[in-house]
Amino acid sequence: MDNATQEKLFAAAIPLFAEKGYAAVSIREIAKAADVNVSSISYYFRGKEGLYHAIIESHIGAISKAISSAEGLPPEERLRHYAKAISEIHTKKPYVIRFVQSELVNPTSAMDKILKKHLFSFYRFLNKAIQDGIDSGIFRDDLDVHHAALSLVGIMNFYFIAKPLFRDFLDTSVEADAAYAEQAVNIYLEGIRRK
Amino acid sequence: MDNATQEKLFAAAIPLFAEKGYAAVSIREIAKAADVNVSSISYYFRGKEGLYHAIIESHIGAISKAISSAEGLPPEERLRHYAKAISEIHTKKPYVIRFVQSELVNPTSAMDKILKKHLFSFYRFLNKAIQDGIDSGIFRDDLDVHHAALSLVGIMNFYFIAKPLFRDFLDTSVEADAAYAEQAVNIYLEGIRRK
DNA sequence: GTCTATATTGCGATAGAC
DNA sequence: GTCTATCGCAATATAGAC
Repeated sequence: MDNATQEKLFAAAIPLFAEKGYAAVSIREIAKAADVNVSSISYYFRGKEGLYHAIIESHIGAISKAISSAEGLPPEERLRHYAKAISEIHTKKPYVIRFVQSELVNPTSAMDKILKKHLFSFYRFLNKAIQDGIDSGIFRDDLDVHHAALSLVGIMNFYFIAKPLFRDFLDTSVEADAAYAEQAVNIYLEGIRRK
Repeated sequence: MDNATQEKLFAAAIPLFAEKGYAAVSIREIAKAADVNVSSISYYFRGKEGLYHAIIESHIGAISKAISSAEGLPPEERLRHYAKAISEIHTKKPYVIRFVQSELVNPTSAMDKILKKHLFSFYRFLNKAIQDGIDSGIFRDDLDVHHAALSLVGIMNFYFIAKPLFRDFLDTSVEADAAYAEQAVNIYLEGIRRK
């Protein structure tokens, strides 16, 4: 992306789409926030959907990159690495969780075209880590692996979705986020550990 | 609600709003699905927003009712009761999680007007149960209570959001849902238990 | 209570001037 | 590459006939 107008559009659209959802944002609104002409959205991104897809793509790619570096670690470390990566992603790309959750709850064309394959890949990553942990005797062997994988995703991410609503009750610093992730993964690992 | 047209509108709008989100659904679409005239939405619900608010109200009320019956139980039972209630709610009102999550991620006026007070009340319920458990020595005393409360919500609910996407890998029966809730609450309680 | 017809507004997209 | 102007359409809402 080597054009100033294009970058302004991209940057301005992120919080709008993330906070209101695809359908609730108009291209006029985006153009105004970016302080550029409306028609430049079509010019640079071939329309509203193209702009949205470009944003989704860049955000989900960041997660994929972060997780891939955990391959090869022992099972528990792999899950701890996942937890740490998630927490870091949330500070680096604070809107990523809203895009993913928004597409999970109210899917648009971006789910099938862009997100699905990434999410399946994350799911396989977690399934494998948990299964490896069971096979090597460190996790309980009566676990439903699929369920356990979704439990980890849930425990790691909900805090970051709910944070804005509970901001009066929570410390919203970066350190607090890291502390959340640390406690959450500890609860989870203690809960699935073979005794 | 004592009118057939009104009930048809209400019933038809639930899956539409739940699956696509408030902004992405048009009143024409709802009227068509309900097989009634468009203008009856204004007649019975004073417009699209009124219909949406009526639906949100009925769904969140169901959760409040289910949780309230846990008051007075010992801490761990209170949390198990919460988990069981959540899982039962998901089978009885399969769209409730989508409404709540949709409002958390992309809030509309319903968040401030209807949902917020309920969600704060659930949050207080969980905080108190966890704090009581710490005070009575059954949960670890180094827990961050606020974080632990959000962890429980996350681990209990994400499965029900993700289920449609992962339907090829999961057993989607009612029994499987109950089994999920059981395993999830066990992981969580084992993870926060004082050793 | 239900319908048609319509008022009004805002949407996404683009042609064409500069 | 940026702008204005406008097209065509779909949105919500409602007045008024039945």
